[in-house]
Order: sequence, then structure tokens, then C-alpha cells
Amino acid sequence: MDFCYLCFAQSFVQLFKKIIVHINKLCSEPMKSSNPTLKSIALKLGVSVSTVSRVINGKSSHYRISKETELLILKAAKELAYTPNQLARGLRLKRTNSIGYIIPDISNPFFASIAKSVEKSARKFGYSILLCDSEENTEIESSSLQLMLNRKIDGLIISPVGLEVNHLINVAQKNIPIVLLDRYFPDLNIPFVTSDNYKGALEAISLLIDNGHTRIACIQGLKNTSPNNDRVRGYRDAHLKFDIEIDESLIVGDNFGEENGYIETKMLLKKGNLPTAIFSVSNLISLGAIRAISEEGLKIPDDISMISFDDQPYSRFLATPMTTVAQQSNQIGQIATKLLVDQIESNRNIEPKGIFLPTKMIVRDSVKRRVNLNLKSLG
Amino acid sequence: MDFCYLCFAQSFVQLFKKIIVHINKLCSEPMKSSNPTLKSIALKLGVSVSTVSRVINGKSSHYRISKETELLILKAAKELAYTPNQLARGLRLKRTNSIGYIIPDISNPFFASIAKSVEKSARKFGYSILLCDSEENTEIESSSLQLMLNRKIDGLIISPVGLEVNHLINVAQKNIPIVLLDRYFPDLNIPFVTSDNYKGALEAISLLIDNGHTRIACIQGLKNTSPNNDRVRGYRDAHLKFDIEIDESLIVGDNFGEENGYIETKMLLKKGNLPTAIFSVSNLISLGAIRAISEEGLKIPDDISMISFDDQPYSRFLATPMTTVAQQSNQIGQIATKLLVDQIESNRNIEPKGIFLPTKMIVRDSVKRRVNLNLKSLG
DNA sequence: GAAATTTGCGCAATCGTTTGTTTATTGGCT
DNA sequence: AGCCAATAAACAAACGATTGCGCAAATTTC
Repeated sequence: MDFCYLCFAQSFVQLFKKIIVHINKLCSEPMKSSNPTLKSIALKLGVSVSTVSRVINGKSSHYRISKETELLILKAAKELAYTPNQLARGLRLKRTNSIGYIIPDISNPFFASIAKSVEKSARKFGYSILLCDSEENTEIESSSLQLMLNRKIDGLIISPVGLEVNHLINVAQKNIPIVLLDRYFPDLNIPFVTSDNYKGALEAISLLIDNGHTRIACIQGLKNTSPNNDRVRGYRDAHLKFDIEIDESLIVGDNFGEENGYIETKMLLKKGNLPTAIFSVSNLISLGAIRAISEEGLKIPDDISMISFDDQPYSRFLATPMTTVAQQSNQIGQIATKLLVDQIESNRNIEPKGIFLPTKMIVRDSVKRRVNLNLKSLG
Repeated sequence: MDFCYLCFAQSFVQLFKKIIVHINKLCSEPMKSSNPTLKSIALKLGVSVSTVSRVINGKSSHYRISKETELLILKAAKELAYTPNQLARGLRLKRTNSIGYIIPDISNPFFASIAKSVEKSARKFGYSILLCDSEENTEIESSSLQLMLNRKIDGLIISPVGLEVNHLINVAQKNIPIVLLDRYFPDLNIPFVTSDNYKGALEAISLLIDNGHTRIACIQGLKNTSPNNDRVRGYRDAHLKFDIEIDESLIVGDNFGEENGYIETKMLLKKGNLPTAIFSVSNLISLGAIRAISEEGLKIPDDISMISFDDQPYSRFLATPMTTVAQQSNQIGQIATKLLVDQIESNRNIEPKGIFLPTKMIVRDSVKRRVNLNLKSLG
């Protein structure tokens, strides 16, 4: 093995480069007192980054790090108040411990209380929430979803606007866990959690009919969303069950907001042949309806009876304490989160399933008993 | 320069290693049809990753990329539906376009409606929201904050619990933009947005006094939070202004929840020497107070008058339409977000400032005019 | 026709972690 | 003395994007 100038020169150049790099590093080091990283701990202790990482992640024994070194590192980590950079972690691990949460209106108390339980459960499971309010707008929903995907959420909980589903199918196909909340798609094989809206509506209308009402208006929410569809279906089937003809002109409205309730009620009351009762499909609609009714100088339930979906803390304190169909918003949020986390952590070999939670009729004073000739003749 | 076996062997080994690595790469390539990255575009087109990055970021001209290459890359990006991995981006850029948002109770409609405007404004400015509900618990607040910092939020909007501020000072010292919302700390030099709670309360109590009330109970929210402090201060100063003695036993309660309102009202009503009016410091407290009052068989305003802080959509429809002090929740959220984004994008050479938004008295039917002997004798 | 400039793009380091693979050291055994 | 195994920790390659610097080839200039 003779000495060789060429090779020597080459390796010398290599070495030189490395030295330069090193010097640069060292020079830039003093500046970087900002955030403690694995590197700063490693540097301080003269060990390697990997060793620090292993100790911090509690893998010392598996990688045979000596107790001595371990304690040293742990101590330094505490001193520097080290916390791992979750961006870097997420990048490497392909797992961010965050879940996306998209709802149509966070200011709607119904969604707000669900949001509370979702956030709480998620936190319990160690996940953070990335929030988006879609404003019942498919485009906002879709673009926000994309943003969340770019942020590499581990899963998605969404109350979709519902008119467009391609972006959701897309997510499911990418094998990203997803749970629908409140609104679902019967044709899609995506797990969901919602109230048994059909049964809730059926009971509500039955109650009205039992009390002698046959002309019952239904103020709808957003058409083609499952809660609305199911509630309207319950409305219809109750009529069928009691053999009462449905007056299609009494099924009105097209969104879940207060304005909708107000306008539609106004119009109902201006027309002749008044309904004797109103079935309002959401709490916000009810507020609008109440406004219209009181503006027209009518009284609930004397002039017109009313049942509202969604129970709220204030429902019992309204001018006429409202008879409502209560949903278990707490449960909905909790179960949805659990379902999602299960999917995430089991690498989704779970069969997607839909869950319907029972509703509860809360009878107060907004329904008046009515002597009804039609029913009598039926009997 | 002679030939040298040792050197040759060494470099040969090196080369061989590299080749192995390369083969591995190539073999793993077909698997990776998952998410399009800069690399996959680069590979497909036979250009370098950097070139793709520059084109995608619209820096083609600055880096003299030919129109031809640019179009090719743009086309491929569209075909593959490329979207940048925000984790990687954030890691490199030290900027995530996300802001942390911590509130004590998202199910409280007051906070829910602020949340709505915060989310909306943030989205408008191109930021995503990381949400946390602290449940009025300092520890949850503090640990969630740490989590958000680890996720490298660009800034923080928080309605702090308020009993402990070290974690907030910490954030400010790290030069991370922060805006306090609803609750602020007079002693801390941190920007905030809140209602003029003092003036709102002053007006409310003045209204009550004008109507002949002198025994006015005040049901407080969480002590030592600025909204509570300022409202109670308003309560006191109104008494001072009208030269009415303050009965300390009428200032009760200790949190913003419904239960608190219920219990404290119950106790007030059980004691002798009833107050003639109640000033309730939050909407939830009012609901509890109403519950207690109706349970005791009393009527608002005939038996007892009431003014509540926070106006809600339902306030006007309550059994007795409630006279309230309305806050501009929409504005609060918007301004707080704007303030934060300004800080973030200007590298915070902005002088921290506090903003007080005016409240508005909404007079309804919950205050009864009262002939008051004390006042007469005063006059 | 050589030198200087421009054009077009690639190399390689970096952000902070994680983890499979090496390397160096030591002690034990024959 | 020589070999093997165990121990303790470092090396280096990812994850995906950004960016300063540098290098060829093509073009212009003198």
C-alpha cells in the first residue's frame, strides 16, 4: 500500500469541507439561544442528538443508554425547559395528534355545545382541534378541508353542509379517518353520529295530533341535509299514521337560521286558513317564528301551538315555555370523537357504522289541547 | 501520482454504499404514489426539487426559470393535485399561518359568537384556528397553551381564566404576538380588546336607581377577572354617584355559570330584606336567577326587577323580555384578530394597546318603576 | 476568437425529530 | 494473546419544503 498523493489530496479536500461546515455551525450556535431543541441539549452535554431523542422518548433501555447518561439528559431537558417541536415530529412521524373539526355555524348554541364536548374529549385523548366554521357554504367547507389536510390532521369530524360530497369521499379514499356529525349521507359508507331525528319528529307531530291539531305547519331547515330530511319524513309519516292529509303548502322554509323562521312564519300567518300548530325544525327557526307570531299579535299556545327541535337552557324561560325535542349534544360530540380516535389508533380496520341517538320530548306549555271535529268524526 | 489500492478500495466502498442507497430509493419510489410532493413532480419531469419549489411559489422570474419549464411544472402540479405539506413548510419557514384561540367556555353563547367572528376574520387573513376550551381552569389553559406553542402557532388570542398569568407573560417574552380578549390585566403590557364593562354596568345600575331601586343585588361572575371587576366597580360607582349606601351582603356569587345564578338568587330570596332588583353579570347567571325567581313564585318585574349583562337572540322572548347590556361580540372578535394579525405581519413593532368597545343598553320590560321613599327624602 | 455576461437550473444545507445501522470500547472466555 | 459478545453511543438518512450559492451552456461584447 503505497502512499498516494491524489487520494490524499482528495480526502484532504473532503476533510477541509467538513471542517468549514463545522466552523459555520459553531459560529451560528451562540445566536441560537432561542428555543431549546434536541440539538441544543446534545451540544450542551456533548452527546449525540439521537441519544437525547431516545432518552426523552423513554426508549433508553431499549437502546441501552446508560442510567448515567439518561439522568444527565433528563436533567438538562428540564433545565432548558425542552418541549418537542410538533411540526418536526409530525413531519417525521406522519402523525400530528390533531383533528379537524368543521361545522356550519359555531354561534348556533346547538353546535357550540357539541363543539364543547368534542374539544373536551379530543383533549382527553391527546388531540388538538383545528376549527373551521363553514358558514353553511360548500366552498368554504371544501377549501378549509384542503387546508386541514395540508396541515396533516389525523382525522376529521364534520357536520357537512351536505350539498356536495366529493371532497368528503376524497378524504375517505385517502384513508383518512372521518366521522360525520349531526348530518350524514345514507348512500355513503362513512361513519356518523346523529340524533334519531325521524323518531323525534314523529313523536313531536304525534303529540300535536294527539292534542287535536291537524293543520300543522313545518318550517324546514336546509333542504337535503339529513336532519332536515329525517325530521320532515317524521312529520309526514306521523300524518300518515293518523291518516291525516298533508297540505304541502304548510311545509315551508329552507335553512336553519332565525330569518328563515321569521319570514316563513310571517307568510304563513298572512295567508288564509291558518295552521293551528307550527313544528319548527331548529332552535333558531323557532326564535324567528316567535318573533313573527308576537309581531302579529298572536299568542302561543292560545292562537297557535308550537313544538321546536333542539332544547336550550332558555327554552323553559321563554314567554311561553317551549315544548321541545331535545338532543343529547354532549353525547353526540363525545361519541363522534371516540369513534374517530378509535379509527385513528386502530389503523381503521373498523367497519364504518352510523349511530342514532334517541331524542327526548320535553313537554312544556307551547301546545294547546284542541277540540277537533275531524278527529271526532274519525273516532 | 501512483495508483493506491487502499484509497481505491475505500472510495469503492463509499460508492457502493451510495449505489445501494440509491437503489433502495428507486425501489421505494413506486410505493409512494400517496401524496404528491415537490419531489414527485421533480422526478416526473426530470427537474430538480428546488426548481419546482420556486415555480410553485411564483418565484420563477426571480430565479430565472424559463417560461417553458414553468408551464410544464405548473401543469404537472395541477395534474397531480399538488398541495404543499404545511408541516414541512412551517418547519422551514418558522411560520405556520395558524393562531391559537383559548376561551373559557365555547358553549357560552357569548363566547361562541365571538368565536365565530374570530374564526371568520382569521380565515380572511389566511390563518387557521387551533381551538381550546379551558373550562375556566388555569391548568388546562396553561397546558393547552404549551401544546399550541409546540405546534408553533404564529400568535395567540385568549380570554384567560385570569388567576394565573405567568404562562402569558412567558409567551409575550418569547415575542409571540398575543391579544387578550374580553379579559385583560391592567398591570400587564399586553394588548387587549374588551367591552367597556365599567360604563355598561354604571349605566345599568343608574337605570335601576333612576327607576327608584336602592336595594340592588349584584350577582358576580368569576372574581378577579377584569369583566367582573369592572362591572362590579360600575355597580359600586353608580351607588356612589347617587349617594346610595352599598350593602355588601348584596354582592354575591363567584362564577359566570348558570348554577351560580341559581344558587345565589335562591339564597338572596330566602334571606329577609329582599333586594328590589338584581343586576346579573352574565347571561348564564341570569338564566339561573330566572329559574330561582320563578321557583319561588315571584314575578319579574313585579316582585323583583332585573338587568342582565350580555344580550342574546332569545333575551327579548323571555317570559319577561329582559333589559340587557349588549356587547358587540362581533366587533370584539374582529378587532382582536386584526390586532393580532397586525402584530404577526409587522414583526410586532407595534405599541401594545387596549381597546374598550362601548356597550349598549337595551331596555325591555324587566325593570319596574318604583316609588321610593328613600329617594324622595333625598330629593 | 477569447473574455465577459447572461440564462437556466441543480447542489446541498437547513428546519427539528426519529430510527435503523455502525462503530468504538470493554469484559469475558478460551 | 486472540476472539467474541455485550454495552454505550454516534452516524446518517429520512420526513417535505426553501434558498443561497455555484456551475454549465448559451449568448453577447470587444
